[in-house]
Amino acid sequence: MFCKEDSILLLDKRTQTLVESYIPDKETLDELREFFYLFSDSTRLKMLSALSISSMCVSDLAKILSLNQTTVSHQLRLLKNAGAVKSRRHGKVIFYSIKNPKINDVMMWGIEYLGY
Amino acid sequence: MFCKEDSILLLDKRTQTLVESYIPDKETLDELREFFYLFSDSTRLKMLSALSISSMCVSDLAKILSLNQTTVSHQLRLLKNAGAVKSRRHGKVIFYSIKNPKINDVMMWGIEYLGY
DNA sequence: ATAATATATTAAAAAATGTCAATATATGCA
DNA sequence: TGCATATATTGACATTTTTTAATATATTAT
Repeated sequence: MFCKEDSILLLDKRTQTLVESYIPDKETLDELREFFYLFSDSTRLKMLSALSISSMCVSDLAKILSLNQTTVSHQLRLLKNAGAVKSRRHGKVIFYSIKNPKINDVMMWGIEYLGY
Repeated sequence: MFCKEDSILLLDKRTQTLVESYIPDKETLDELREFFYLFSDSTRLKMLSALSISSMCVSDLAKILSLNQTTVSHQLRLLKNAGAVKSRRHGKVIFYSIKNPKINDVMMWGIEYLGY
């Protein structure tokens, strides 16, 4: 069974209140989730790594990373919707680049966390 | 169709080489992915938020966050396997706490990125 | 030993995600 | 206009992830 009286067990009331007040609200949690989600997939990490060095068009990105054009398009849309990258059109070609420079930092933090 | 000659289009060779050398290798990508994945789910974010304020037992965590005990157990195992949290037993009760203090920073980065 | 309780595990269902082929749209050029 | 090319979208499929109920394990107290 689960927890004697179905009530808090060991945490004192004061700490409980503190913890509760510290949990981000649903909206903030969703935004955080969406943010970290960007980095939770190898394909997107590769794409962001590449774009952090040089903006480039969809085809080049696909070629360099040995990815399907469709896959790249999908993930670019996702990254763009999330505000991580931006695009500019040049004729038939569309160039993508990192929109928020903080995005570059994030992977650095990740690398640093891993101890490299 | 996809890309005229199936070759790089617009990137000069030097940049291409630079980009290619900058893409983390598969192993690093996987570790990064696994790391950021921890923060890519609302439930885990809530749990990590709570634990960053106070270590607590499974039942308290479930209660405070209005989550199923089983769900909490599952995610705690995941977080533990990833090295994000640790546990110590006290009789029947098992206390979980943040293992690596850097974990606390990560959510701060996220919050900061969102502009709060 | 037995009962009660805290946590973990298993198995299954539900939901989300990533990829690809086919197709559509948009642009430039003959 | 019509063709070629670059990118986007749609729809289908497989895989992964998340959650839950049922059950097992571990510990304490009687």
